[in-house]
Parts: sequence; structure tokens; C-alpha cells
Amino acid sequence: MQSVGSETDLTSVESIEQELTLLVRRAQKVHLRGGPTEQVVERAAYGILAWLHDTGPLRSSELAAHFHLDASTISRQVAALEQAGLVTREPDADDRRALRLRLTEHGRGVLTTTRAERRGVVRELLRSWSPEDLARFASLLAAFNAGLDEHLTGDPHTAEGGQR
Amino acid sequence: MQSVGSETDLTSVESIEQELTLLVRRAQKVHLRGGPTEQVVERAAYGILAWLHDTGPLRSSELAAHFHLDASTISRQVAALEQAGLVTREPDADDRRALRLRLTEHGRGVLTTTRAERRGVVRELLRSWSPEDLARFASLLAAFNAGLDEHLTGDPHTAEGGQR
DNA sequence: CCAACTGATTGCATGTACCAACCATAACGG
DNA sequence: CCGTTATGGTTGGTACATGCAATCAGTTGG
Repeated sequence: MQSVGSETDLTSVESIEQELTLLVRRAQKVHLRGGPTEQVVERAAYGILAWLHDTGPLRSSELAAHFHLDASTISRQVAALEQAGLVTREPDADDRRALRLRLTEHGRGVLTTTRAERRGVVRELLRSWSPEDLARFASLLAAFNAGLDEHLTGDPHTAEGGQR
Repeated sequence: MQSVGSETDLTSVESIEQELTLLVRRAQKVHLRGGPTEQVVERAAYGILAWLHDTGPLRSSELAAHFHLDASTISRQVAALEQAGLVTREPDADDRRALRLRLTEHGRGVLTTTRAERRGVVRELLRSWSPEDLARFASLLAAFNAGLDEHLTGDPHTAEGGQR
């Protein structure tokens, strides 16, 4: 706890690591189910729905790449989504092995509702923040995510934390 | 997508909600297993180890409250930790139903190693950030966590995001 | 001493995720 | 044209994380 400080702004890094650990653990509770329709959108499904909505029809493999998840995980979640009538799996003309996933009208509606609820909670949580802090937090978060994405994409574990 | 903007800095809030969703999903991959000793500390266990280390002997119930998790979840994780020889469960003198959880020497060592690895990854991820951004991110993250904690503690779902 | 409460564990169900095995279609190279 | 290998997806099996309900043990207050 004394000889570790060496490279960067250690104190902030330590703090960030700590807060992130807690955040990831606790944020999962802000699950947001129900809605007017009592539709339940699983936490995982929400992300898929949102990404599909924001970027148009995609293949499973593209979703897997985006979330850095195994194809099988996506496959099951998409199956559930289709089961619930939120997305359709239409065969891809270019490649008959592939499927294009597309939001249904219903899916779009459910996403809109769920998203509004989640944003509501976030807005409520950040009620007292200044616009500058909000903007800063948004952009730092985005930057962090971008770095994380890169980290997960590029190297499996080349990072070399340090000690060894 | 047009009539939603009303209360606060909607754009930042939207962005934060989005990034948070992605972060929570992806951050779990930065799992960090193995170490020199090839000790594997589960994601969930790490948080317990760290909190125990930083705040001294605690009861299960106190851990549960800190993480906002069910007592049963903590119970199982602690059992695993004890199994692995990382913590001890000693009877509490004041109340013979309760147990005081304490890190073992081994537990302390494993925590130190694992924590160093995780901090290493975070440091690596934030390598190019300015000290100011690091400090800002740390404090915004802490503030967000505090708000989240409050949200989870106080009301189950009194928040009232808005639409309904 | 009994009732109500509280700390913790256990049984059961669900969600999320990985890996390995598999099936179908594609893309190549004879 | 076929094999062979590669790619898109699904399914089986497994592990971990978590919650709720039931249970047990010890505490507290009539």
C-alpha cells in the first residue's frame, strides 16, 4: 500500500477501480421491469433491443462483437426476444446461413417505454448535478467505454498490469 | 424521440444511460483471474475481500447492506471464500447467532495481488488521460455511486422517472 | 416460558455467460 | 464437381450470481 505508487496518478486510478467495482455490482439492480404493458425486458435484452434500434438490422455475430459476448449467449437472448415478439429473424439474402435481426413494431414500442423508464431513473439520480458535470460525466464515460472496447478487442490480456 | 426532452439536460442523461448500460455489460469481462499464484478470485468475491480489508471484520448482514444484495447471496460467497481459506468466520461474542468475517493472512495476500492487477488494467486503460480528467472521473463516479446507493437504500421505486 | 424478532443458511428458480460439439451454408482448391 | 476448410448459428452442459421462501438458532420482551 506504500510502494505501489509509480506510474500515473495512482490515487485517482485506485479510486476509479474501486468505484467501478461497486458500480458494476450495484447498477445491475436498476433493472427496470414492468411498464404500462407489464412487459419485462431483461437487462441483457434491453441492450440488444437498443442497439438494434439505433443501428438497424444486424446479424447475431455483429451483436456479439459489439457486446464482446459469446455467440451462444446472443443466440439464446435473441431467441427469447423473438419468442416475445420483439424482434424478427429474417433470412439474409446474401448468405443463407445468416439471419438479419430486426425490431418489430412491438419491439420498438417496448424499447421506447423501457428506455424512457431507465432514463427517468438516471435523470432522477442526477437531478442535482450541474449541466457541466453531466456533460463531463457523459463524455468521460464514453471515453472509458471506448478504451475498454479497445482493450477487449485488441488484446486478450497483453495489458501487463505491472507486478510479476 | 422528439417530445421526450423536457426536464434536465436530456442529451447528457441519455448518453449517460447508454454508456452505463454498455459499461455494466462489458466491465464484467475484466474479470481478472489467475495471478502469480493462479489464485482465482471470483468477481463477486473480490468486492467482499476488498471491503473486508478496508473496513475490518464485518458481519454478513453488513456486507449485504453495503452491496445491496440478499443475505443468501453473501452467505454463499463467504462460504466459498472461507472454503478457499481467504476469510475466517469467527463467532461473535456479543451475539451468538452472528459471525464476524475476517480476512486471513492469505486472503490479504490474494487481495493485494488481485487488486494490483485490476488497478494495473485500469491504469492501462486510462494511460492517456490527463490527471485532471482522471480526478474528475474519479469524483464523478464516486458521486454517482453515492446517488445510486441512496436510491437503492431509500426507496424501492419511488423515484418517478417521469412518463406514465 | 412463549412470542416475536433477527442473523444466517439452505432449497429452489432464473438470468447471464462460456466452451465444446454440432449443423448448414460458403469459399476454395484441385 | 467434390472434398476441405471456414463461417454463421444453435444446442448441450456447466458455472456463477442473485433473489425469494423456508428453516434453524439464538435474542428480547412480556
